[in-house]
Amino acid sequence: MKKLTQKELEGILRDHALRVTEHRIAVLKAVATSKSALTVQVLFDTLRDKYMIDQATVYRNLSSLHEAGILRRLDFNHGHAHYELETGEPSHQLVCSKCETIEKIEGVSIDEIVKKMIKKSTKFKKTDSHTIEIYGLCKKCSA
Amino acid sequence: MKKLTQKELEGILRDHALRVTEHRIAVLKAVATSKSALTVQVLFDTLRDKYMIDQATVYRNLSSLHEAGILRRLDFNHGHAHYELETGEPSHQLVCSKCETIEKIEGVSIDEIVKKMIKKSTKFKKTDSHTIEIYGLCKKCSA
DNA sequence: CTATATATGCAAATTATTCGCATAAAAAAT
DNA sequence: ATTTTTTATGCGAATAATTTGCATATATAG
Repeated sequence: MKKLTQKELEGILRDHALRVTEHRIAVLKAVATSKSALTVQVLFDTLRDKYMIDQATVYRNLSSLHEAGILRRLDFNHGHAHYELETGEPSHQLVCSKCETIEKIEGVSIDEIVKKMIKKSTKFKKTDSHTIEIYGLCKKCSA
Repeated sequence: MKKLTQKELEGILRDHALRVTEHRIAVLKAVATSKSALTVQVLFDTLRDKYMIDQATVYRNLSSLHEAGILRRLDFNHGHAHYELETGEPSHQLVCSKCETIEKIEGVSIDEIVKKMIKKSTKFKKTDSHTIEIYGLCKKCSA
């Protein structure tokens, strides 16, 4: 979704104490510029045309980027993870219960709700990111 | 979370056109009476003491119960599914990003937000269930 | 420019989950 | 109540997603 220059991409990695490698940059760039969350498979298929890259490397980079807080990992009930750029903003997804259609909705605030939840919690004092996952049937599947 | 009699458990299955078997009842009962969402592993370990039950059977029953709309499946970023009773009410979970601690919070409405999201959607007209997953660090992990 | 830590490829290992098949048990039909 | 038909189960093998060990290559620190 975001267009980032090579310099900016490198800066992001350096700011998080991650080494700048061609592959890590490529993974970050691909996820950052995608308009919807990506699966490992899609990412791998995209990258292997352009780079000589191993699937394990893709996984390792996704993990390091996620651990650094640069990427957000989303697990719908599809059996495999999706990744998107961690914007700091909450992420709201509509997820088809039947096929794997997902749609991201932006500009809806749930801050109030999060606050209420934290207030009720006995185990958490504050949190970083949140996701609303709404399951239903997309047009195709409901037809 | 809910205490259900044998009759009620059987009724739930019959109402959803599912056969009443000892194992399916056992799976449903275990999930229904647990205060937090269960993983397959925990469920299996619990049940295999009391019943001669295979792991495949646990998976198959969880699937059939989920497909029937009796159980809700939750996928946090832990690499394995969790199941809880589908109450019809939305499910709000606080999830630790580090360990696997989860905490369910009840009595917080997000209906307004869901409505807004559906309104903005181009692919979905209505949905059935929704989950808010809020990621953060639980007390233990933030210490 | 050398030393040290980290990244990568490759293959093998793990983990979560599913599937095929023969048998057992449940619901339907007689 | 007994037979027929359908679905469930155990067991082992198969898949799919993800991780790991190890030798080598590359990035950053000194």
